[in-house]
Amino acid sequence: MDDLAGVSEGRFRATGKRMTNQRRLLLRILAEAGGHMDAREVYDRARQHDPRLSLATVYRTLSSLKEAGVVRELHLDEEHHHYELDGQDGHSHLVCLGCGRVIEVDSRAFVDAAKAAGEANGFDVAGAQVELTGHCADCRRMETK
Amino acid sequence: MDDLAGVSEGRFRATGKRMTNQRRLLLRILAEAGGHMDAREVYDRARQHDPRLSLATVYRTLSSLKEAGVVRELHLDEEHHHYELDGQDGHSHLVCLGCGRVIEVDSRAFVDAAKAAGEANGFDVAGAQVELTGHCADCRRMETK
DNA sequence: CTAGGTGCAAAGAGTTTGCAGTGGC
DNA sequence: GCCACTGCAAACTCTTTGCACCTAG
Repeated sequence: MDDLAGVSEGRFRATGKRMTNQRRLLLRILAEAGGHMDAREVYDRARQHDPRLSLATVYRTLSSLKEAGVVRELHLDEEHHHYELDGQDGHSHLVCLGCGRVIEVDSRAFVDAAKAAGEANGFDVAGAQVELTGHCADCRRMETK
Repeated sequence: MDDLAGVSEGRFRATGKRMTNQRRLLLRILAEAGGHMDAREVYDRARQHDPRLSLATVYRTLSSLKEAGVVRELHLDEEHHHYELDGQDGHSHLVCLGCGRVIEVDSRAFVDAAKAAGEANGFDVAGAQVELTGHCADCRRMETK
């Protein structure tokens, strides 16, 4: 897991796209963050390093990275998207309906099962996203009162 | 599976909300469609029966139905949401990146596994949504050429 | 009767696009 | 040097909201 940004850059270039300073910056930010971020968060952090960067570029870059298979786009239980580097790990998201917190859990086992199910239907499965909604331990305690 | 609309109406009333003609109509449309629809589709179909219905009401109603646990909100690989009646079945969605088609597959088995994983983290899992992205049989054939 | 629901129009959030200028390869 | 990429601002899509009127319970 060392230099995820560098590995991702390699994968990105392999698709024939150009590597610009802006793209390298966004890649680094995603790698440092580790988890999922939305476009706004990426933009805000990036501006601290390059104040001239535009939000449009963030969107265009994220979309480009997504096409290249370097970034995954998540549809958590919110109005906007989240993105994260695809380190081909296999974790899923637990979204708490109470506090909105998102917890990441390992999910290799059932993601594999899900892929098998897809393939049984003639589907070549590229990615799997499992989203569980419910209430986290803290919120359950609150509601029990 | 008979009269899903009626059953849903009962569950909805049980939450103390009022049942209006508009809501009954939308419930019926969702039940007849069977699968997932977006707000626009619901609106368009509903207008054929009640031309005065407003899009705002569709959104407010869907949100109300969602709160009541009668409708599930799906985040497929698109910009907008989809909704479907929660017949507590347990199917998941395969989204084709080529043609955009969405195929439904039975997924009880791995959804249960996912729930268990959530619960191991102190999470009370209310709903699970599994989304697989990839390429359907038709699109694979096209690309092979 | 009266709180909750509705229609309409206007606002809001998130995201995309047209265009002229810039910089990777 | 060419063409993909960028910044800026305007446009677009989906969704929510304020307000006056209406209707289910």
